[in-house]
Amino acid sequence: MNGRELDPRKELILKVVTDDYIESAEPVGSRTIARKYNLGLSPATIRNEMADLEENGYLQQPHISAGRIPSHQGYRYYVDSLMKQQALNKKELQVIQSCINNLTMDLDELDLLLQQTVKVLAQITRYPSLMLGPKLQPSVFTHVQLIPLNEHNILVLVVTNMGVIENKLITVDVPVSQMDLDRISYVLNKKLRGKTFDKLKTSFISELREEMEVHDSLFHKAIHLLLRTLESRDKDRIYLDGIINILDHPEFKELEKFKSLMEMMDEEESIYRMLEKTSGHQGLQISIGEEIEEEAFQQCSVVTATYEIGGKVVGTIGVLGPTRMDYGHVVAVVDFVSHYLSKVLSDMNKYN
Amino acid sequence: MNGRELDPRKELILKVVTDDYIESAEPVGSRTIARKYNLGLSPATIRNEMADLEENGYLQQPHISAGRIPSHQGYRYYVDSLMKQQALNKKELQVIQSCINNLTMDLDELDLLLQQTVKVLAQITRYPSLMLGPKLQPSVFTHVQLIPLNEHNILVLVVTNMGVIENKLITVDVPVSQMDLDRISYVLNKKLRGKTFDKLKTSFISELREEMEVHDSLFHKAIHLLLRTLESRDKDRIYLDGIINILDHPEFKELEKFKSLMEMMDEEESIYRMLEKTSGHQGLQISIGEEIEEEAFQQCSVVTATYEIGGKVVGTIGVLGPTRMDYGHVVAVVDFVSHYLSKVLSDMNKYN
DNA sequence: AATTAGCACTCATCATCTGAGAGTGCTAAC
DNA sequence: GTTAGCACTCTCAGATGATGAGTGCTAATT
Repeated sequence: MNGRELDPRKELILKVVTDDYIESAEPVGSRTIARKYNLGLSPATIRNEMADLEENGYLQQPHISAGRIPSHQGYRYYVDSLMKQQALNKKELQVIQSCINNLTMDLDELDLLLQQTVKVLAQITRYPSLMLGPKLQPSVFTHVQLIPLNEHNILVLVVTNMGVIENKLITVDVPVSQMDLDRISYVLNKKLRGKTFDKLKTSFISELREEMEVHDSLFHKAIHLLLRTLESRDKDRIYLDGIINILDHPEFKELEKFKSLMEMMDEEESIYRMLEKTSGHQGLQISIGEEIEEEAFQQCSVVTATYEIGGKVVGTIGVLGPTRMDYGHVVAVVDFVSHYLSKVLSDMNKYN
Repeated sequence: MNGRELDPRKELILKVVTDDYIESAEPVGSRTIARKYNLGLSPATIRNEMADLEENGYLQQPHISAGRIPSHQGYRYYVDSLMKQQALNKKELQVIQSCINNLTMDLDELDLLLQQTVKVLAQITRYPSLMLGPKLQPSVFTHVQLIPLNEHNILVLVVTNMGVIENKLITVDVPVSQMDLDRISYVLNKKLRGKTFDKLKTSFISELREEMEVHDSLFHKAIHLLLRTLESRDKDRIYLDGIINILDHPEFKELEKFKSLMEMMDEEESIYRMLEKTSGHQGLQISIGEEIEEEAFQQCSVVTATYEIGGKVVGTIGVLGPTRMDYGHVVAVVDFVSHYLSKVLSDMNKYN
């Protein structure tokens, strides 16, 4: 509400209050500040400043005779202007890199890679971690395979350079010969191989659709499946890890709070909404308290960052915590992980 | 410890105490029993009987002036001899059936089917639910496919009548021609198609292994992969759902208890141990308190049942709760779900 | 004019105390 | 063998009061 800048001393005090509250989870009083961070100011002066900060909406008091804690507006100011990004130490870097790298790189282990990524994110930050994506658009279509299982069932496999992405059963009324299947596979592969999915979506498919009219119904179905795949796969794929970590923080000592959070986390839809909102903006983003729209996350903040394949944003990673979360550290970790993941994925994408 | 049977009246009282405690979560006193379940006995008589039951180890007192609660031994006696299995009502039956059935039966949705199954199990019982499996042994090998991705990478797909089960990347030093791939695919498919995996394991593979010696290294690798697949897939595949349900029960109102439980649930290994122990015995099984060996489950019970494909045990489902869980209901649900799941899976297995 | 010391006041927290209530075991009567 | 009666134990919930951290305000100090 109050957009104007704060004078340096007020900034200092807001920063100190926030830092201390983040660390201790206790409202912080003027005395504590004076003692702990010798700023060359007496408690009384600090009190006056804090009173001003409260009046302007940056701090608040849980009750009249308690210390101050930052308001959402205070946190916002803190993360925008005051926070010191806390460099990762070597051990952390090493753990992250080895977790995200240390894979046999088998195609079907993309999933494992992503799982590992959120796991390590949760492990390092000690907060619940989330991940969305990745979208397929920048992947390169490699192969479609039609496999006859029996007379009436055909298995359609779509393979990309990032791994098998879809396998669906198609039921046909009339038996189809192996030759027919081969012919269709051949046509599809010839037309599509080597194209990225976003190109497919915009141009080639419509081209194919026209040809399709003249072909038989199996062909029809295969194309249809392909189309559906392109659209559907973006939506799913939510990864979660480290939810219990939230219990380490006193704001969730009341079971009810925790429970409603858990229930929210169980609904893929709401997580999707939360993360997806950010995927427009590229890069790192912090949402504090009511800036997240979900009801149960009112007392939480989320630090999200997009990640990319070959320069295209394909997904989001995020860390969820109480508003009183260790922004400095989390931001550094999320930033690093998102970039590192982008690099690893982009390499995979080129390599294959 | 005390193996001999209880006389009918003691049985009655043990049953009433257990039933009431399961419902109320409060220690139950003689007065309550006399008032609530008019057994034609005075509180004093009931007290005497309860004193006996306590002496024999079936009941215990949380503190001296509280009512009684069942000991583990008491629960054991209860589930073995006293418990009334509580028939499922129509709505429950319907929900279960529709959840497990209501699928398009696409091959790759086996996973979804299993997920749905634990979900509905958790939903109906209101306890956390687990699932292990299914093992692949009774599945029928349908197809192996070698797909060239580029010069040095070949994708190997193994398809069964239950769906694609493995796709792995093989890296070769020397480029392999399409013709070679076709030849190898042809041989493998010819040899293996239509055989169940347990047969493969015991006989055909060794046969192939001999032939293999004379063939090239790609062939070698493909077979090797197949073998590894057969062994590895049994182990993974743990499904969980409804963990939060445990919070509805007062024994977990202390966060620490819940937390240690959660941590245990996060370790696949311990869940695996817990469920796998039962997979020897066919059918339904109840483990109470320290009968489960895991540390954190001391205050819990598990009701498990095996499920089958074509008469062969392939996996386990289970429901976890406090020792004070509603055995009557849970047993009925687990029993039904295990049988129904067996039926659905067996049908799938035949059908394809 | 800004800073600080001093003081009265507020409020949460914690330990202690109290009474009520539920339940027991024992004894004696039925 | 069963039950009524009673003294006793122990938990739980609420009340009380001391403690201490923290504030706002005023007046003195720099």
